[in-house]
Amino acid sequence: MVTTKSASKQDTKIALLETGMDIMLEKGYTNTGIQEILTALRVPKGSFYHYFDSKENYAAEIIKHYDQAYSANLIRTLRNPKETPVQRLRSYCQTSKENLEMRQCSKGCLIGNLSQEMSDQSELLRTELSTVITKWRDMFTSCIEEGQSVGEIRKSASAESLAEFFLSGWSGAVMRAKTLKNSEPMQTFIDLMFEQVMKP
Amino acid sequence: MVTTKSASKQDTKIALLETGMDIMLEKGYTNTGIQEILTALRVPKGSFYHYFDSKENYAAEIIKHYDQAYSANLIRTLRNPKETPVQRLRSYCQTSKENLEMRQCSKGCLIGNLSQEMSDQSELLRTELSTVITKWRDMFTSCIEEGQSVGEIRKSASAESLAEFFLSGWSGAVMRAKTLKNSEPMQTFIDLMFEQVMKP
DNA sequence: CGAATTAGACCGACCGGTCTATTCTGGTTT
DNA sequence: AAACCAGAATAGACCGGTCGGTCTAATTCG
Repeated sequence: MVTTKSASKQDTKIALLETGMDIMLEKGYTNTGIQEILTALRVPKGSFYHYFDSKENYAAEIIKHYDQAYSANLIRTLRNPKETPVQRLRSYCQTSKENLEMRQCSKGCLIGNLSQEMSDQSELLRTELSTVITKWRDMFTSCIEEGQSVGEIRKSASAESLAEFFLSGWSGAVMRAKTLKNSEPMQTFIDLMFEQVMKP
Repeated sequence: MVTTKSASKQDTKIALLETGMDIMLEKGYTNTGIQEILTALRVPKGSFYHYFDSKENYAAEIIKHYDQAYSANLIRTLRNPKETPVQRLRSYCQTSKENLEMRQCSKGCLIGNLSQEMSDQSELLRTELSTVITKWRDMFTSCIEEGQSVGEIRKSASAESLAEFFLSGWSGAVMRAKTLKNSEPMQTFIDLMFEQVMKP
């Protein structure tokens, strides 16, 4: 048999999650149709409902899948031993900004997008999003704590507060950049955040 | 004739805008159906398409309508002669926060919601949203400028930058509050923004 | 009267989800 | 090694409902 091409079973589920992630990142939850994902992957509907109970559950799994990839990158960035804590935070901002610019300020972050769209529509998705938001914030808190302990970040505010403030500002800046089609809000955030807020 | 009750013609259009505004604030653009608005108001479809060309145009008019009301309130708040500039900014935050808490942190702001949902989907809506965002930011810039000139706000950053930073942070905090179902991100924003960023 | 507005049946497209039938696949039995 | 079989996975026709939008006719009003 020369047919080594056949992807093993569970690959279909992962393909569904990954393609759905991409499309939902661009078009949101409501505006994404299941058939559209199925057509793109040439997967029949029977397969979809074999792997997922409903569109809502599917989206919940997409959120978890997105978090897995994002968290891994966050750990790499925010615990990079070759940089100081503040440098790591700056790297995170710089990289995200460049990514957004590469896509002409479209898409942004799936968690932010779904948060706005779905928090009032689905308690299940709101809970999932809430978990991810808290998890990410804790990673930033650790990095900021480390920055405080090496005297690189002011101690007049708690690491938790600074992390919450940082992420509010950053996600708001991304949202505004998407609408203004201009990354200037992100640059303004970077400038003020590091020069006026973080500095001891 | 005792029939003074009959609402004069154009009232139907305004009623459509206002009800559509409420429903879209809660459910977003895609998830709001025209029929649903029509049923709520007991208005036939013919009337809707008499006043509006399409759902997209309708939403654009809703955005303008929302801006009218919001801007009027913003002027009242940010130019209140009985308060100092910083007090006015604080009032804005405090009032918004209380409103959100009253609704159990649901809904948020129509401009922010539609920005996330529609910026990549409709160039028309993106442009409308962009205009409103810029307009509001300029109002905050003026207030901050005034604060700087009376020595109440630091001058080490431009009023424009501070306004952009302020609004990024605030809209991000609202978004996070909606998902976490907790207004703590907003309070954290207020605390750090005024204590660490604004202070000269 | 003529224009503005109301009225709602109707359109094709698409929605999320169901259902039955078929095919594939790995392990068991001889 | 061949035969078999149960469960996993694929396949897609089909369902009722809703979507945004059109159309014609009736009504209202200056």
